[in-house]
This record gives sequence, C-alpha cells and structure tokens, in this order.
Amino acid sequence: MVRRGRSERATLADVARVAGVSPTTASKVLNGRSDVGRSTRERVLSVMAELGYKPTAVRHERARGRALVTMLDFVESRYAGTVLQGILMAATSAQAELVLRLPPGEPISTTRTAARAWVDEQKESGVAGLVALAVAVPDAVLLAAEDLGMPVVTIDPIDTTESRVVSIGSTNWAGGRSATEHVIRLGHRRIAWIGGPPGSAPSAERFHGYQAALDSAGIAQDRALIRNEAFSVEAGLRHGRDVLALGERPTAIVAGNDEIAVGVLAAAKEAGVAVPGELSVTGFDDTPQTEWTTPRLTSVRQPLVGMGRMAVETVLAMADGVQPASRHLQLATTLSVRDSTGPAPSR
Amino acid sequence: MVRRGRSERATLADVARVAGVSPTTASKVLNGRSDVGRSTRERVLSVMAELGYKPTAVRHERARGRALVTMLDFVESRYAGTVLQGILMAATSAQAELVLRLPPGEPISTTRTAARAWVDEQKESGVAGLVALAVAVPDAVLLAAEDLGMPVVTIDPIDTTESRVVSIGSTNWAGGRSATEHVIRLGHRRIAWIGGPPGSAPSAERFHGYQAALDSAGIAQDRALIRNEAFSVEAGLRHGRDVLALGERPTAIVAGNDEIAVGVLAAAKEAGVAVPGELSVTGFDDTPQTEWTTPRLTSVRQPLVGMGRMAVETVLAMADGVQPASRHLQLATTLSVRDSTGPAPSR
DNA sequence: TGATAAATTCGAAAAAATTTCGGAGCCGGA
DNA sequence: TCCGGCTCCGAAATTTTTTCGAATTTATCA
Repeated sequence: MVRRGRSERATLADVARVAGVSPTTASKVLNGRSDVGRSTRERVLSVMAELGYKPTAVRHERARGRALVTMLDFVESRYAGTVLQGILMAATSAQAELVLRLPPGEPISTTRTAARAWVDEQKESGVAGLVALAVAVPDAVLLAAEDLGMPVVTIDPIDTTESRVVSIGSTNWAGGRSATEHVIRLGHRRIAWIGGPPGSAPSAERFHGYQAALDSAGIAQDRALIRNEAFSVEAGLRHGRDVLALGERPTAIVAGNDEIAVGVLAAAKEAGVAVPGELSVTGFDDTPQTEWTTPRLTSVRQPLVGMGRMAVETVLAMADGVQPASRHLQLATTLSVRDSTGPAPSR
Repeated sequence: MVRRGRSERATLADVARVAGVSPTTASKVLNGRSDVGRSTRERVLSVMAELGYKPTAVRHERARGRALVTMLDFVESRYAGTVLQGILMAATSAQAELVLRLPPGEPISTTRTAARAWVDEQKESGVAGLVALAVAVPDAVLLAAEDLGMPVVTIDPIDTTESRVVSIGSTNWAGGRSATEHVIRLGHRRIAWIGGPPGSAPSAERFHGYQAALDSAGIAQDRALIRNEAFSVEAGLRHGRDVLALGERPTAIVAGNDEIAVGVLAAAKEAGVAVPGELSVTGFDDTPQTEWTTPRLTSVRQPLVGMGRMAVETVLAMADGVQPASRHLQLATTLSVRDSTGPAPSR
C-alpha cells in the first residue's frame, strides 16, 4: 500500500518501515522529542536522508532557486546603486533570490563561534553565497564561510590585503594611468593629483596609475601637486583652490573621483581659470553628473554593472564547485573624453 | 467528544465548527491555501483569534525571521537608492530579511492563476509582505496578494488610481505648492512650470500644487509658461531655452525635478540670464547635485529614507494584522532654500 | 445570446503526522 | 526475589493536511 507508483514522495510511515520502527517513533525523531534512544534516532535520521524524506508540512523547499546574500553599507550612492543593479539583474537571470543585508554587527564580526553560527544560519536558510559590496568583511566571517564551504566574493573590498577572498574590482591602476596619459598626450606636463582618503585601496591604486604614467613619460613628481584627503566635493574645492594658488600652477588636474573633480571645477571657476582653456580636469567613475557639469567632465568609466554581474556569476559558479580562474578579477575601465580636457596652453 | 473539560486548547475542528465550515477549510485557511473564499477566510480567521487557537506544533520555526520582498525596476538612481536605504535600515532593525526582486514578468502579471501561484510561492518561502517601489504593480498580482492575505505597500506607484492598495508617497502637491509660494513670496508674478511626462502622477500632483499656489495668489496661468515633457536635463534645457526666448519672459521657473532644473540653469547660462538676479529656479527632489550647481539649487526635499522606512513598518504591521490608518500615506516635503532663488527683479 | 469551457470554492474521504498513554525491559536497592 | 523508578518504544486516538470530486460562478466563444 505504500510504494505505489503515484506517490513519489516518501512518507513518514515509509521511513518508519525502512528503519524498522513505528511511525510514532519516526515522528518523534522528526520533532526532536527526547524519548527516543540515541541509536534509534540515528537510524531513523539516516533513513530519512536516504529516502529524501521531506516533512510535508514544512514547505521550506529552497530547491526552487538559490539565494544569494549581498551585504552592503550604503545603497544611497550611485556607485552602490549601479553595482546593485548589475547584481540584481544577474541574480534574476540566474533565478536566484537576492537578499540584502547590512554587514553583521558586533558579536558576529569578532567572535569566531558567533561568526560560524551566523554563516551556518545563512546556509540553513538556503543561501548559496555571499557578495560583499565595498565593506570590510571581518576575518571571522570569512574564515567561517571558508570552513563551511560558502563562497564569498567581495567587490572593491576596503581591505585588499586579504588574498584568500575572491575579489572583484575594476582596474583602478589602469584607469588612473589612462586618465593621466590622456592629459599627457594633450601636452600637459605639470599635472596635479587630488585623490581620496589615504587609506582607501582604490584611491591608492588610481594614484599609482597616475605615478606610473608620469614616470613613463619622464615627468618628475612634484610633492606640492599631490593631495589625498577625501572623496568629496568639499575636499576637491579646497585642494583645487590650494593648487591653483601655487606660484607655478598645474595645467591639468587628475581627480580621484567625480566629486573631487566637481569641486575642482568650482575652484577653477572661482579663480577665474578657464576649463579646458587654461586647465584640464579629469574625474573618475563617470557618474551622470559628468554630463551636466560645465564643461562636461572627462572621466574614467568603471564597469559597475558588469562588476555586479560578474560577482554574482562568480559566486554561483563557486557554489557549483567551480573555482574562479583568479582570486582577484579586474574589469577594464574606459576613458570617457568630454569637454573638460584640452590641449595644454602654450606659453 | 470535543468540549472535554481537560482539553483546554481549541482544536482546528472546534474552530471549524464555530465558524460553520469543515475542518478541511479551516486547515486551508491556516495554511494560506488559495482555494478559500475571501469571506470564509475572514470568518475563520476571526474565530481563530476569538478562540485563541494555536497551531499545536508551532509549525517548524518560521519564527526565525520574517522576510520582505521589495520589487523595483532600477536601483541605479539616487531616488531608488535612497528609498532602498530606508527600506534596508528599517528591515534590519525589524529583523526581517530583505529580498530584492525585479517585478514579475509576462505570464505572472497577466494571468490570474499565474499571479496567484507566484504569490503563493512567495508566501511559502516565508515572505511576509511586498513593497513595490515606483513600479506599476499589475492588477493580477495585487488581487492575488490581497486574496491570500499578503500585505502589499507601494511607494510612489506609477498608477495611483488603484485605491485598494496601500501606497506611500510624499506630498507632491504640497511640495509643488511650497516651491511656488516661495518664489511668489519673493515677489515673482510671472512663473513658469516645466514638469515631467504628462502621464506621471507625481509630476501631475506637483503641477497641481503649482497651480494652486498661483490661484491663491490671484495670478493668472499662462499657457505659454507651462510645459510637461520628461524628467531629464535635455528636456529642461530645451524648454528652458524656449521659455526664456519668449517676448515677456518669466522671472521664475519651477521645475518638476532637479534634472529639469539643471537643464534650465544651463539654458539660462546660455542665454546670459543671471540666476538668481534675473531668474529664480527651483528643483524638486533635493538630490546631492543641488549642492554643486552654480548657483546652488533651491529644491523640494522628499523624505526618501523616511518613505522606505514607513513602507517597511507598514507592511510588517499589516502582516501582523494591523490595518493602516489610511490607505494612502503621505510624508511631508520640506523646501531647501539655496542660492538659485532671489527677489524678483524690479523693473 | 446561449452554450461551452474554465475557474473558484467548498467538503467528504483518505492520508499523514502527532499526541496520549500504557507497557516492556532494565537497572539498583531492599 | 520483588519493587519502584526509569528509559524507550508503539498502538490507538487525535489532530491536521491532502486529494479529489461536486456545485457554483465566471469567462469565452460561436
């Protein structure tokens, strides 16, 4: 009366029969009752696994689709929004659920066991992998994830020293270099750098690209023309004023991101310096703002959507057991040349 | 055989008897099956509450945490990003999972049964409610959600005619009115309106606020000064040029959003019209751009984060059975006065 | 407009799962 | 050896869920 062709699903009674116990006992095992002997419990459990028994009542069929957790701090920026768009699109087309999370707080990020419990919980609820967006994923969580076999991919990690984690970024170095080479090709020789916070890895990488371009063009670096403070309009404005007030002022300024560049444009306007006539300015990120600054801003475009997409694809592949070709993937940047850069003024 | 003194707990059968349905139906209500009529469901639910029926075995957890689905089309805008930030924060503090989704596609949005199956699926995977962000939620899905008792809240719904759905917005009308009143107080009398797409509800509401302010100040509307096309810099630029080229040009322009306002500013600069000396301009949305336009843009600030937060709180409350006070909630806007508005030129 | 198909809604019967309660076996002490 | 207390299990009763078919309403088409 049981193995009828129709009923594909194993029932509790089937499990009980195979395990040689009563349905009652099987039910007790399922519900974690205490009045079941250890060996009996184990036998029942193993039969359940074998028959693939699913508590009918517990309709937690995660089998439908995989879930993916994305951790991020702030959505409220175009950067995060755009990457998220890529993540969302990729997740949708891979038929994976996308769960958003703030990074875990205190106890989890520090304690080893708490982290492990957290990851375990994620796993339990069907999460196939983690995508961390521009957050400092704490070591504890990473270790736990690794131990439990949950793939983690970070996008633009704050702290890139951790090489165990798969990370995805754009070629900040190449981007910084291409922006700088662009103005060098336009004849500029006195080129300032105004970057983001000294601790920021992306900012540092972009800066190194700037340095590399200067080096290979045989241009000496001038300390006075190099600033690193913050990714903000205010910082750009302040350092822009500063740099333009120098006795021998630069003819080009390479900014660490678009906001800084906007600040620089404001400083130039203040000082009555014509852009691009007397000064060329480049940004980084190619945010929509670049289209309606005056003049329109030349900027390095990061493949933000592509980064999100790549992160999802990588995580899902890892969940399937495919190791990525490289632990650190970089997508190419491109330079969007607009009106804020021009030939160096002849003097 | 039922009302035994010993068994204090009401059983499903008791509920069914009191509600005048079969135990089968009561069970279906308990499990959110779709084949129960609306009124029957409500009756059973109320009897359950009355008798204090508790599912004997608190069906395998579920207690872990609630999940919330947010549907959105595009994350890649500051608007969506900011609202999402509020949603994420509120969801986190309510210990709810946040699942992101693109709006369901073809078969689901049209077919009745497909929509119902979709909602059912959501429900089974533990989703407590739906938040739809600036999307046109198809009727089919809404109906299905309502039938199955899944709360839905829309934020800035594209199509506000649907009054059954709880929606959250900002006071577009009041915002449009306050911006217009602001310039009226500054002495302007000839005030243009450049808004978004004619079909857009928010745009229309803002426009009506503009009209109301003119009316109560006793200023006649001038057809030539009213434009509605698109929420874009280009549209703002084009109509800005147009309006400024009029014989008797306006001394103030109220724009439907910040992008349009940016376009207007560009048009004014082109035409050599001083802002705010000869022309006052207001935007709508208070995006960060407003801070670094020249001059800095006066704009209506929407409580975007608050809207996200409110949506989550409302949905979760509804999931707990609390009906919202109103089916359409509006959060107040405030006017951020900056440098792009000034006294009307005396002539 | 009428007929035909499809869908909705409900319940009886059957199946599945859980709880109650009692009993077998197993100590250890009297 | 007998007794009380204990653990572990299952039969029966109870509760819940599922299946499936019927009655009714709604949509669709000729």
